[in-house]
Amino acid sequence: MKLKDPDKIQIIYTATLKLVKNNGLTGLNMAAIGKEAKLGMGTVYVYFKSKEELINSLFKRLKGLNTNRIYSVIKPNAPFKVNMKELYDNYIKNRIDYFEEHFFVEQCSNSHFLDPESRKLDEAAFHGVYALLDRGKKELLIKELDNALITSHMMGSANEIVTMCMKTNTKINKSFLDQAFTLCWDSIKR
Amino acid sequence: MKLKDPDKIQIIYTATLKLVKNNGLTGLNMAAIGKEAKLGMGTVYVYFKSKEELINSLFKRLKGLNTNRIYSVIKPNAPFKVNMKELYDNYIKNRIDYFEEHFFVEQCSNSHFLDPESRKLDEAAFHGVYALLDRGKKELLIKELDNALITSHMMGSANEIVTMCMKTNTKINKSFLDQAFTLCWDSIKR
DNA sequence: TTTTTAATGGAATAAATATTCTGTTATATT
DNA sequence: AATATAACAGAATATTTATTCCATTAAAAA
Repeated sequence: MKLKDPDKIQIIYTATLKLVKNNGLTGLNMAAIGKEAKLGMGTVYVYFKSKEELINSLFKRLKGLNTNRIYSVIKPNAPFKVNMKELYDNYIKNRIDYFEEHFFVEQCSNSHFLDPESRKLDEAAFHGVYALLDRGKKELLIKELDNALITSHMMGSANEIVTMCMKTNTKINKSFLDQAFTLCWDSIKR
Repeated sequence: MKLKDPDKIQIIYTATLKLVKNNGLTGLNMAAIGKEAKLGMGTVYVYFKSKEELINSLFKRLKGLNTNRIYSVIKPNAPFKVNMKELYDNYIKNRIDYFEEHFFVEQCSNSHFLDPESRKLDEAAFHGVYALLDRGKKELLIKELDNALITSHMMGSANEIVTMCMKTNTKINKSFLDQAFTLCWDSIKR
């Protein structure tokens, strides 16, 4: 008998991400996925039992990968500002390097496709950041503001800056990154 | 003969906005719009010749209304910081009061539904803000940074803060609004 | 008041799209 | 090498969803 090709799932995922990037989640259909992945429809259904399962499966995978990639740079021992800068740079880098992935996740979050399990993943992940911010407050380095407010402010800013740069084809170099971080730092520093 | 009911278009728009808020643009279909608007399918097609036309028509209408509502508070004669604060407060207020509308516009922007004409509207609208920022630089009140960077930073922050407040059911009062603006002001002030 | 015309509702149809089915092929296992 | 099993492609089918059609109704015009 023939075994499942361990690469096929990733091939299907990659095709899906590309299609959603180009046409949005509203434009996604199974025939297009098959064609983009150079697979027959039947093959796609060997690996995923439905369109919904495919979307949720990819969503969960990306959520896990992204959370890990982004927040693993938090180091409780590094100086606070240094750690914030590293976290910020890493966050922006990830948003750019995995643009398709983040776009897909956001599209899914606002769609009717997600099952309850996928929806739960949307919540947590901030604990590490909140702990870091608490340390900054204790060390009297940043303002005494609600963590959710600070986090929304910084992440919202970062996301929009990346989106703008992608739209205008602006390459993000070190100097630009420093300027962007300084905006955020100046806003929260004591 | 019977004349078209001038209210029907708005009724259909309202139904569409509610449905998209609840199920996302991916979950929108014409039967649901008819049902939500308490109209037969045929009636919907009297006012719009297709689903695509309905979506684009609503998108264009909202773009116009929103741009006007948000940026009309820019007053070249008011002191710079006062004007920035007024613009910020007004922006946040609009994002909250017209949450469904903004959500719909964003969903459309990332979909395959928009025609070229709709897509163009996505661009301009910032001229007034850019002029205001230029004045702030000339008066040496804010940093010499790219307008697109400043705008992305402030609008991204504001959008995400509103989204967070909606998700967590946080009521935005004056004190909260002042805190949020201070974050932005401290980030750009000289 | 009568006539005429277009709106209206909802069933019927068309079109798009997801899913299943079938014959074929590749490859693990014997 | 032979066999069995499951992957594979793509056509066939089912399902969903957009659109049209038609009988009825409302109201403007005569």
